[in-house]
Amino acid sequence: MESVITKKERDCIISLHDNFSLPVRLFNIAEMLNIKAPTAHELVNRLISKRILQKNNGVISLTNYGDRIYGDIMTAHRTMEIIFTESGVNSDEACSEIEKIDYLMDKKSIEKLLVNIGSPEKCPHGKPVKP
Amino acid sequence: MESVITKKERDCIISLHDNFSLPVRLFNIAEMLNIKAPTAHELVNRLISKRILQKNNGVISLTNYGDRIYGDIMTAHRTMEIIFTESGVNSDEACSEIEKIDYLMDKKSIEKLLVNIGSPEKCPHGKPVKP
DNA sequence: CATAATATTAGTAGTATGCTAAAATATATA
DNA sequence: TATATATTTTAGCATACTACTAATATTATG
Repeated sequence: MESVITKKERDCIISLHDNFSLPVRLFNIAEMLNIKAPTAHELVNRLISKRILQKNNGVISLTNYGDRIYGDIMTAHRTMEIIFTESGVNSDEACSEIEKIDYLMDKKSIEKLLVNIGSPEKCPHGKPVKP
Repeated sequence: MESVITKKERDCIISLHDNFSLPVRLFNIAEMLNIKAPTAHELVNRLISKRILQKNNGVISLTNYGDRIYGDIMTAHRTMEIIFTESGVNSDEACSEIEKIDYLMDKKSIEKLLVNIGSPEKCPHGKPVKP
């Protein structure tokens, strides 16, 4: 059941969740990720076959499983963001560096890091650590 | 001049440096990385074209540049290892999880993390943070 | 219905990873 | 030195991922 995803797949999951309240269609994803429609089509199909995304009448959304993956990535991201900024790394810098690794990090280890820094509710940007 | 490397390339760099005192040849690398000779050949050639490895009479070694990359990876690895274990993550577990990300981490951020934890000389395994 | 907007398919390409089989080179040993 | 063994390299093939253009199909909208 382990989900091995790529950086592009990660970006797709995050922007699908974050950048829209309205229904998201393929061309929106292509736009958000700055790729052409056929490339987005491939990417989305890969994520659908991994049961992370689903499509209904052209509207693409996260499955429950995908939503859990999103949460895990964000928790890892924000936990690391707190650790980085507390060490003096600029928060934007921290954010862009952590994007490279958040989707690869172990959930259990992140949980321990989070407890160790006092289980804060929010990251430096004011967003919830556990979305 | 930024070095973008892959996980396999990272593993090659690390095992080349660590697992041998004797001259390392292609078949040693294939053995260490558990891949066949032609695959190792490709990998090594890629790293040679990136000026990370060099070959003299069949003996493969890190260039000065490659050695710097090795050092950066190990510093990132051990810095994170300290942070993880101080949060209660088992050190072997920490090690295997950090292998997935150490080669992707930003040098400047790592430097700040390291200062923040008191610039220790050694990691939980007793190895120098700055090799 | 016709036009516009979206989605999909087909075809191509590059990088990274991996393999087997065969050929070429070295290195040892008899 | 000649043969045998070890090692390297080439060739050919395959898969996953990312990405494109051009063309076709589908779905909305006027």
